Amino acid sequence: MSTDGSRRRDVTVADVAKAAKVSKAQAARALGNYGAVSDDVRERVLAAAEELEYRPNELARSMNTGKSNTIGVVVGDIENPHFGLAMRGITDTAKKSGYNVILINTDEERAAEVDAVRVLLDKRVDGLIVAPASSLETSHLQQVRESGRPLVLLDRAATGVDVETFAVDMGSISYESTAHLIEAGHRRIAFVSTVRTDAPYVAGMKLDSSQISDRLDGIHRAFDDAGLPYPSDLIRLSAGDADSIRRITRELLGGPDPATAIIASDGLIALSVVEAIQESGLSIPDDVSFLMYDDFAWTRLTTPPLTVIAQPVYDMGIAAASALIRRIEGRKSTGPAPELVATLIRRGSIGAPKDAEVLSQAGG
Amino acid sequence: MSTDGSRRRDVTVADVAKAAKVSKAQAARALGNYGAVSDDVRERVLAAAEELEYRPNELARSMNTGKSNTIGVVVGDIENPHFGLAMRGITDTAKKSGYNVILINTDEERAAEVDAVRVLLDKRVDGLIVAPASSLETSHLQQVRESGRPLVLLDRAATGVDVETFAVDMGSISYESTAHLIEAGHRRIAFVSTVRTDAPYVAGMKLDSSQISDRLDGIHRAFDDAGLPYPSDLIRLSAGDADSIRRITRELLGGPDPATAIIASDGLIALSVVEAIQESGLSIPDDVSFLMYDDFAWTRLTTPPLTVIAQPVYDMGIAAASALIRRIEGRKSTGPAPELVATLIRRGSIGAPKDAEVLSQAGG
DNA sequence: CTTAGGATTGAGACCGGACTCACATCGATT
DNA sequence: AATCGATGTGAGTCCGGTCTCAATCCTAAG
Repeated sequence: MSTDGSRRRDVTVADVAKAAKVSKAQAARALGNYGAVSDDVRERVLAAAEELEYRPNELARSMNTGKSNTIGVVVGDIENPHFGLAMRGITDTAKKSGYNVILINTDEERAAEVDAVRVLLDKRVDGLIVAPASSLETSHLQQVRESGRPLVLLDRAATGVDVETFAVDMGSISYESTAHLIEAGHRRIAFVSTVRTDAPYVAGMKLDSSQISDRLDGIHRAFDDAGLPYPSDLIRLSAGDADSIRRITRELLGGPDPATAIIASDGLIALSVVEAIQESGLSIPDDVSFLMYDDFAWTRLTTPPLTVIAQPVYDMGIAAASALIRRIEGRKSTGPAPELVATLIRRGSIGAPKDAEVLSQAGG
Repeated sequence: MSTDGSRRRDVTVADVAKAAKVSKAQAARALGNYGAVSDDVRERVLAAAEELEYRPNELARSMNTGKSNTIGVVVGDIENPHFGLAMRGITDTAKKSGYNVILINTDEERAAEVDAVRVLLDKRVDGLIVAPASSLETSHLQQVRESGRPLVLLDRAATGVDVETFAVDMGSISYESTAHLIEAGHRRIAFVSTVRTDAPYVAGMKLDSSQISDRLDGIHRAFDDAGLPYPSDLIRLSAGDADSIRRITRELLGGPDPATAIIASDGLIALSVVEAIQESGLSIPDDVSFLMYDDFAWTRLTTPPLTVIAQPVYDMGIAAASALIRRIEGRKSTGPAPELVATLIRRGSIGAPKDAEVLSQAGG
């Protein structure tokens, strides 16, 4: 073996220069491919570099170019396929432009996010993509702006921070899908989300997640437009972990005036909700209708396949990364931002509510 | 606004030192919390730092400590929840020890992996976690070893590279579950995987993925031990994309001597296989039995719930990251490596094969 | 045969911290 | 009072590159 396990001192430009019998400056130029270098020198330097297995130290390079070719990504939960897919869009795009990605998971904790942002800034990333845990407490994001480092938001907006945000228009898709449910006869439509809130839900309250606020607004508007009262007792936030979600689902379906349709705010929640529905011995859509956000492949596999609100998550990742990189490189937008629209994919989990059938039977 | 959008020059120790009227060295000591500093100086420096909003440049710090507090992670597909979960284990563990994670996705391309490893080495990460796309072509991993930088493998082993590998023993779980299928009466057991191969499968051939090799070995052994012939025509590798997998599934289930059970090599493959089965109008487990690797939550939601081979993916991530960090910090292992065992979770997707029923009816 | 002007080249500054080293300072020791 | 060890302190080097600047080398124009 030519090497042992211990870390050997790295080969530097100086070493290469010495071996090629040229100055450090010339070696650096040949290696870095800048400035004027004669063919003779270039050849010798490159040969020496090859021979010594020279590898540039990107840290040193970054330090005086001020560019690290790295972007920082801060998400709430990489385990969630939603972010996994967005991440894929980001890394694919970053790689294409020669950037690397540092990923930090915050577990949706604002404190962790504040920390993450600071660490990334300290590491001198060239720009940041953040899916803010809170749309309200955004001072740390404002600080990023003030540091002058490019920032772009994913999934959720941040009030008071003037940056590009890549997310679908939740209000309109929520309106549309709620209208769809109302049209199917539903009046008792529940909404389950894990956004943490201090107090139980009351209409119009400010929420940490702009996404959820927008969705609730959409639901609200759909009810208003249909001239119907808004069943805000069925809005269940702070749903917590899987067990808690199952319990909430049972509550929603039990009681004197149960929900006839449930909207799950994301794929993870959906799993627990559907599970609880099945455990209760109820069937979709005969006993309860079901609608969820995010179109994961497995939603086609259940019986019945689930009606979902599909978001172009991968494209959102691409758009966010592209915009960020464009900004880092000081280029102007080459055109309008790509439209990121959510679509309602009707499969089999929405039907008429049970009481409606009873009514129509009674009526007929 | 106190600041405009342009990148302002960063505040350095020198600036802080000047403001605190001490030498750069003293300021650095107070800030870096090392060496001897009088209370008076420390206070003044800290106050000045606060006032100027000083933030250390981690790049500069890394450069002369030789530590970046960063680990590189190279995986094939972060979109795959398997890796998403492992990633979660890695980032959680890294954060706890003060490390950050640079993630590179290779799309299971070896060339991209070679590149990824080189980039990370150039960025002077303190260590690497790699899920090798190929267990056979491993020279780039060998180079990591030779560079002296700590390396740890996830999910797949690499022949010829002597490093810790964190993966479950695929051979034994594959044996166990195949035996289970055989016992249920199955003889025509298909195995579908996306590992790329140059030639169609023949028993004992070397595969890029040690995981898949081990699984096939397990299947083989189970058949041997049962004194049965090994249906290697049902081993379908290089399965490709979703469409291709669906086509393969149809092939497997059509023809004169169809498979009576299908094993899907991972969650993504499983989706397409199950979909194809459903499209064919066949039902699980009456017409075909089904078994898959990875226990995702949605597998409990299908009808019937799917029998799976659960791997402790999150724990694998934790174990890999812990071991790597231990190695980076030169500490000895504090005990035996945690056991990473896969388990067969029997739910409802395995039944008796159809022809067996026919036979027994005919016999009875 | 000069000589202007571009191509090459090397010395050395610099990026922003960490760290060495020589030089105070100061209370405690004998 | 002289000595000693333990702090404190600042000047300056170093990490490994990039980049400026002045000096040197050519080559073709005058």
